[in-house]
Amino acid sequence: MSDKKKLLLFQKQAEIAKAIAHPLRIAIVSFLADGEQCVCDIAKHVGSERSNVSRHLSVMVKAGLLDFRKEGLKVIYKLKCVCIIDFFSCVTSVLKQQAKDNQKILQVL
Amino acid sequence: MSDKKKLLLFQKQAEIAKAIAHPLRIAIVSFLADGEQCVCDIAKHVGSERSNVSRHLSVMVKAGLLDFRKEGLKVIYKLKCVCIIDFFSCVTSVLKQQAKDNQKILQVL
DNA sequence: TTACTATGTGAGTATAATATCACATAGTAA
DNA sequence: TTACTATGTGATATTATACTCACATAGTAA
Repeated sequence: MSDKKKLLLFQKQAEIAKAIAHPLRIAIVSFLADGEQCVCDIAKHVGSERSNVSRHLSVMVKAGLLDFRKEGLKVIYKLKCVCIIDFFSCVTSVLKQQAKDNQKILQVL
Repeated sequence: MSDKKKLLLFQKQAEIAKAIAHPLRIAIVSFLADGEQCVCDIAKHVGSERSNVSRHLSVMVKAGLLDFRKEGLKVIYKLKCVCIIDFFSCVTSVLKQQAKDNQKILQVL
């Protein structure tokens, strides 16, 4: 791959990573992993203001992580690609590694 | 899991995601996937200032993504956990989905 | 010692991300 | 029509990130 193409790819990848990289957005994704939900219920579940949740949702839609459809007054959001959940297993292995390292340090003290 | 524990987990996960979520850092991780490298060579490869690269590296070390060791004057960085590369396959499937969607739109025009 | 190289970091600036409030829109129901 | 509900968005303030420059440190080599 050419350097220019690589640069473009890295930028796209970073955009997607950024779209997940927020505690509230991770909470939302993890909630939506169990099935589609409306903004109202998402806001209740993650315990944040609706307007704020709405903004975070639009960030993820823009990044291609979520999809939505309107149903009467409600707007129902869902994961566009279940593969996003793979992301968690990746991150979890990093966290497990960190936990192991901390244990090692504790044993030395 | 309790809500408090979940919140803490989401924060930790977000920290790790943030540490990857930058074009330059993705370029670095992708370079280190081929093997460990010193700051100087990383900077050359990604085409950015050494001081800037040094900062990005320390961000990733802090997040537990990278490890380093000193060898004379040089500081050699490497991926702490190869599982980070799994992250790319996750992100790539989102990008592929986006590409498919764009194709659909083009066909309609 | 001196000169050089690789690296990290403080200071300053510029830019981007986040949360909140108030309001606008649009569908629902009486 | 009016009243209500779910949602999105502009404006704003706050905070976090990113980049550059200059300098400090520490190892190397003559």
